[in-house]
Amino acid sequence: MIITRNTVQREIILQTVLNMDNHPSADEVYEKLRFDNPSISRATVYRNLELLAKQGKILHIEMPKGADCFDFNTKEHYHIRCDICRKVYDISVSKIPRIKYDKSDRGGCMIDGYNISFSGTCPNCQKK
Amino acid sequence: MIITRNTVQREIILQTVLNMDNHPSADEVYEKLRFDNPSISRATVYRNLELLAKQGKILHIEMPKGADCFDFNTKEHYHIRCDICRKVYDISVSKIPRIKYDKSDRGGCMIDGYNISFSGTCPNCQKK
DNA sequence: GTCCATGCAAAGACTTTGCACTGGT
DNA sequence: ACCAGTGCAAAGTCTTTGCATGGAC
Repeated sequence: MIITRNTVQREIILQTVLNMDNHPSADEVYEKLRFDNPSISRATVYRNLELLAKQGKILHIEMPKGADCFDFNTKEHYHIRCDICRKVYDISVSKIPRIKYDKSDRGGCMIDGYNISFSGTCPNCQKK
Repeated sequence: MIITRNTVQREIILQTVLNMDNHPSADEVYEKLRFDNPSISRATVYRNLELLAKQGKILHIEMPKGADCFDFNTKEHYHIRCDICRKVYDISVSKIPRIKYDKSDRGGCMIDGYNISFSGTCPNCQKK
């Protein structure tokens, strides 16, 4: 268990993510909450997003190309990054079977988990 | 088809990757070839690695956390990034079934492909 | 001669960190 | 009072880009 104090900043950051439905990057969260809370610093946003994700309150999405982003939806689902605009979207692929693997790989690595991410073109960028 | 000229730089960069078996990042390729070819610039290395990957001569590995890296082995295989040292290793997971998806997702995205990447701890970092 | 490619340095995108101060407990 | 958390700015990591020059064809 991680010992944390309740700070207003942390709560504001959490609520901001919970109210964004577009997989915001840390910077996008920062820009959003800055309007009403100009004194919260970018570093605090980065630090708290990481913490909140560790606590399981939000989802930390890590994908190749472009910034990490965050999701209020913590249920398992899959994402696609648009090759044009780099934004991240939910994707509705019919059930993906769990990949089986030995925790200790023949190469000597200890495997913790894996990540599946899609790439393609989002609706907006298709129009262009 | 991409029109390209044959430059010594490009050939040196290709040969350097083909002679490295550790999934080097662009910077690691640069540092390696710099020893014998101090006049080749970092930008040229980045540009050519991308081009060579597009031509299918090497594999461009894109994973969350840390630099992209490159692989002389262009056959399909899977990679793991060590959470400690951030290095990338091959992994020998028994056959992973191909994921089925519709090219056009319900959300409106056009899906080009997907990527599976593992995370864990490499042999070296386990010792510590 | 054309124009792709290079070298260089600067800028850019994203994130982390050091440090003094603040505020939750 | 203690120390986790904050704000700020600087630094760090990885990569791209603008531009003048160079070299493949």
